[in-house]
Amino acid sequence: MLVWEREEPPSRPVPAPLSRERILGAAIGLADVDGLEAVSLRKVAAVLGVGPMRLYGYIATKEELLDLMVDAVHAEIRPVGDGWREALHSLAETTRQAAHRHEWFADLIGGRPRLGPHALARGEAVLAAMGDIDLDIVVPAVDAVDAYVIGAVRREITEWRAERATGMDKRQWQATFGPYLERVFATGRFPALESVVRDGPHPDPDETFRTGLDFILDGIEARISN
Amino acid sequence: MLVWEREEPPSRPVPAPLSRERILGAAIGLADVDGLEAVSLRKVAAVLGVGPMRLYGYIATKEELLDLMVDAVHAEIRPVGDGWREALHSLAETTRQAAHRHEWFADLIGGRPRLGPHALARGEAVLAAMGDIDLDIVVPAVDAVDAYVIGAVRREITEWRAERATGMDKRQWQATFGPYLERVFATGRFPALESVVRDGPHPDPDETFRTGLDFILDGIEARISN
DNA sequence: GCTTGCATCGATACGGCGTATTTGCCTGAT
DNA sequence: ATCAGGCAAATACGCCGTATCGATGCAAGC
Repeated sequence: MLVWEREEPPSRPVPAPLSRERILGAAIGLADVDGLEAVSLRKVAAVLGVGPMRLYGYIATKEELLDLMVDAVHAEIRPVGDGWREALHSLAETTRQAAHRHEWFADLIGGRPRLGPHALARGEAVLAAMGDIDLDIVVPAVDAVDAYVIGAVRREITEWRAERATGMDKRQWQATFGPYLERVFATGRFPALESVVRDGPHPDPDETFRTGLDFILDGIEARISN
Repeated sequence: MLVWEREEPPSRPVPAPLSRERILGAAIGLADVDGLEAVSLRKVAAVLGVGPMRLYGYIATKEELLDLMVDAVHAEIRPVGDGWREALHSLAETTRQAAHRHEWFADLIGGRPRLGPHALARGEAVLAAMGDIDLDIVVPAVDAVDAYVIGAVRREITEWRAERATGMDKRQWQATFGPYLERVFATGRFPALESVVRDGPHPDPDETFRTGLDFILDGIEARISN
């Protein structure tokens, strides 16, 4: 009768081997759920069921992990459609959507120089979608749209967090900040601001984003067909 | 003969009393010199020659200190000149200059919801300088310029830091990243990127910033005089 | 088959952080 | 003289990124 020489532990099956990808996935999962400040090497390691020091076999530093996270989001950003205007428009919109899926992206975007493979692939796709317009226009145009999207997304998510922090919806928010603004306006030092808050437009975030983007695209179009 | 009843300690004269302003000044000084990550409550307190806990008599939390820092920079940002276009242009330029004076501002801008008195005053000055254009245009226009400036400044300072981190000047930087880019391009997966890097324009930061800003201002102008 | 070297992984350790809590002192009132 | 209260300082706690060390298990040599 044969004896089995290597018994497989039945209760805990072989854990998937650690890898850069698994670490990255755990970090993104933590950030999606609990925000960027919940991403610590200790917590990431805990999610993966290993000690914190194990991670250093796959990443050199926490900064590198954050770079990987940013690059991973770039994989979700691609221009679609025909023509330069549609390309830039969809570039902006898909970036914004990616930031909505990963709020922490707004904290990191524009603040990290590293060009990972997905960021490069995004850049390549954007340039390819711009057609054969003069590079002297394409480069500044893409840069301008990128800059706008970075700022717009940052502001939007920051504001959304602030609203969420006080009460849930916009009604709650107005009830909270209303008195503060009333007191500020009562000083009479901000008449123009006061009139804007009272009588100005209060567009929703989608419209605000699109309007600003259209300004840029119109400005670019004027330059292209000068 | 009279005796003096309270002798002044001569070696250590009465230290200036602690205050929100002195704390804020120390924090900004640290950040200007050593970057935002050098701003810790312990170090700020050390600069002021007090224990860390003393600060909590003047600020509630480190976050509040960061809010104060951001608001302080807003005091340096004002539109100048006549007409809406000059107002928005100078708003963008003075913001960029403030970020050059305080690099850490680029790390915080757009990521902090709090409206301090100087931020409100800046907003008031901008609106006042916009003249009597329809609010339905002024509000999106200012928002768009703000968003663009946030992103542009962030990218510019991030890139500048990356260059400074490797070697000092641009020549050094190309020598460092050149081989990496060569290897990436050698894969043939990024032909459009490659042609841009090889044949595309390489404008200086000032020009890049102005070009993107002009796109937006042109787009706004088209909307105003539709 | 036993030992020895090495590589690998876990645990521990260090210095720093934001901040809560405790301790000690100084002042002014009783 | 005693005590109470307030304030500054010191200490402490839990967390962080990461350096270092110790144990463990496996491969190669005798």
